[in-house]
Parts: sequence; structure tokens; C-alpha cells
Amino acid sequence: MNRFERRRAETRQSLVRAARQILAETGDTSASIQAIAERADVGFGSFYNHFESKTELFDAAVTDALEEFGQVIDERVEGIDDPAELVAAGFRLTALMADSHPELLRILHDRGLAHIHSDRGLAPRALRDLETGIASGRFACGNATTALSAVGGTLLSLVALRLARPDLDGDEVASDLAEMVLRMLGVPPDDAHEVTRRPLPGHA
Amino acid sequence: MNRFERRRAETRQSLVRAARQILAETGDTSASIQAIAERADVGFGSFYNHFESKTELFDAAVTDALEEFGQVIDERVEGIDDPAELVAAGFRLTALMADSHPELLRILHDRGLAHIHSDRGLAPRALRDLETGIASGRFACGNATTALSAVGGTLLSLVALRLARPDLDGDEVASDLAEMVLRMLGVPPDDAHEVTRRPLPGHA
DNA sequence: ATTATCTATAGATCTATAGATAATGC
DNA sequence: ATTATCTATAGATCTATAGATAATGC
Repeated sequence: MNRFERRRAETRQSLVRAARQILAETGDTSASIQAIAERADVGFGSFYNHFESKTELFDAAVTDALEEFGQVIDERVEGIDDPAELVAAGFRLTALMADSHPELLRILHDRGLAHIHSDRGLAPRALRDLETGIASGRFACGNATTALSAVGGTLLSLVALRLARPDLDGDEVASDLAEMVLRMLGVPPDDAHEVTRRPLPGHA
Repeated sequence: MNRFERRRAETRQSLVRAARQILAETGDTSASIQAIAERADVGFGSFYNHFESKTELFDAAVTDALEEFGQVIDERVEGIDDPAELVAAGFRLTALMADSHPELLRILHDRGLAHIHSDRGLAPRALRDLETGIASGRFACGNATTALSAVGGTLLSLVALRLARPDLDGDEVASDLAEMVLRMLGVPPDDAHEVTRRPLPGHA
């Protein structure tokens, strides 16, 4: 990747970053291309070197944000093997991201539902963990796809609650919801409670 | 309400209906006021007699749609007393609405998450049913607000799944998810399964 | 020489309002 | 007489492109 290509990639990334900021702040895509380019500190005409339409840019921005969300969670749960503990950690770390990554959480809130079964971001990894858990008997529920819907929907409701009620204790709400989800997946109640109260990795 | 007021209300309702159609079809609010007025078959300037901005109209349209959604479900579950059966019926009737009320379901999909704890639509009634169930011991879970988040999020994931995969058996997916939700709420597994397979009112 | 970026701009579109018209209440 | 609706339009804004400029590869 030579300097030319790097520069081109930087311009593109500036546009994507600006689009992400706008999505997080306003939630809609009505900003003009002019305003987006200005915020990206990029010449107006450059937009058309990278995207054919505003829709294309915002699609790229959502994918970019959700991919980053998946990576952030991914990194932090490394080393956890128990599928139940993975789900719990995912919920609790997401709640923590309301403070550390508010932009990501807003985009997840507004666009996440349409990506629950996406093949990018957190979804494919969550699906794999659910399948592993079902296969090993840790989870007792029908099929992984339905389970992914339920887990994903509940995670999104956690995000919504976290954003609407910043006064509530985030980790407590997250742990409570994770406990409910684990019971939903067929984990015995006592077990579900214990798993969701374990210390988080890097937060011990 | 005299003829004057009725006529005024009709114009307003035409605008709201057009906005709802646009939300259901495109999911975004970028249509011009001109285009909205045209679709509503209303003079362009009339828009400003009823709304100060496009945002105001679309807010009204979302509220209107979710209120109607709540009423449709409400009517059909009349006579059911068991909170667990109410939740199950709510899920299964929502899935059926993908065919009977596709417009409502699309709006619920795109805007529902922000209204999970709303004081209009289905949310307040669901909250009441959850509280009743907790008080009577039918549900065994911490607090109703957290439960509403989880139930609402799962319902939205059902809507997303139903819209993304119309090939799946809607009632089966809905029953499966309802069963999982009931287990989450602390209903014994056998019981949760049985309740979610009862014949629906008006579908016996 | 090639390619991306930037500036400037034409043409299209949109918003908000002013003024005319039509419908109703009293 | 009052009020909502409609048509027409001024002014602002936006999109897409053309052409000039700057940066890099060979």
C-alpha cells in the first residue's frame, strides 16, 4: 500500500468517520453531502471519488461501526470458554461501552435490529457461541437462530435502556438481563445467577 | 365536532397516513414535504397548518402507528387473564400481523426500540401485565422494568426475523420465542411450552 | 503520466410564505 | 366574518459535474 493509496484510504475513512458521528448525534441521514464533507475536512467533490450516494456512505458507516463494536467485545472476552459466561460478559461489556464508546452504542441502538443476523460484527460470533453451547448441553433450547434473535433483541433492549436511563446502575441492569437471557437459554437459575456475577476480565 | 373541525382533522389524518406509508416503505424521513402532501392528496401549503416541521409530522405518524398496533393486539387478547398466556398471545398475534398489517410491523421494526418504555401503545399495558404476573407469583423475576426491556427486545427481534425471513413458519417462530421469554420470566419449562401452544382467541 | 483532490457552478429541488379561493358558523 | 385550503413563487439549499491544481509513481 503506497502513499497514494494510503492517502485515498484516509480520505475515505474521514468520510466514514464523519458519517458515524452524524449517525450517533442525530440518528438520521438527512445531513447534506456538503455538510458531511465539511465535517470530514475533505473537499466536497472528493465524496464522489468514494461513494455514489449518501445511502452508500451511511451503509458503510453502519457496517464499520458494528464491526468495531464486535471487535471491542471480542478482544475483551478472550480467554473465556464457557458459552454462558461469554453471553454474560457480552452484555455487561456492552453496558460499560455506554461510557467508553457512546457513539458505537447509539449506532447499535438505531441500526442494530436489522443486523441481528448479519454475517459481520458480533452476530456471527454470537451464533457460533450459541451453537457451541447447545451442542455441549450448556444451553437447552431449540435452534440457534431463534436463540440469536432473542439474545440479540434483549441486548438491544439493554442498549436502549442504558441510553434512556443513564441514572441506573449499568452493570446491575446488564447482569440482571444477562441472567434472564441465560434462564431463557435453559441454564439453571442458580447457575445463571452465579455466572453473571463473576468478575469481568480486566475488571477484577 | 362540526363539519369545519372534521374537515381539518381529515386533512391532518391524510398527512399522518401518508407519512406512515412512507415510513413503512422507505424507513426514512427524507421525502420532501411536497411529495408527502401530494401523496396525502392535500395542498402543499396545508402542511403548515398542521405541522411546523417534517420531524413533527413523522413523530406523530410513529405515535399513531404504535398506538394502533397496541389497540389491535389489545382487542384480540380480550378475555385472557393469565399473564403468561397474554405474553404468548401478544407474540403470536404480532407474527400474524406481518400478513394482516405489514405497514404497522415495518414501523414497529424501525422505531419500536425507542418506544419500549413509552407511555403509549402496547408498552404500558405490557408493563401492567408483567407487574400483575410478578405480584401473583406467575412470574419469578426481579423487577417489571427490566422484564419489560427483555420482553420488548425479544418481541422486536421476532418482528425483525419475521420481516427478514417470511419463508419461516410465523406462528412456530413466535411460539418458540414466547416460550423462551416465559422461561426467562421464571415460568416452569413444561408450563411455558403448554401455554404457548394453546389455540389463539378467534383462531380456534 | 497518472490519479486524487479541490474549487466553482449550473441546474434541480426544497422550504416557507404570501395572497387568492372556497367552505362553514353565526 | 372567520378559518382552512390551495396555488404560485422567492430565496435558499443541495446534488452532480467540469475543469484546475497538487501529489505521487515510474
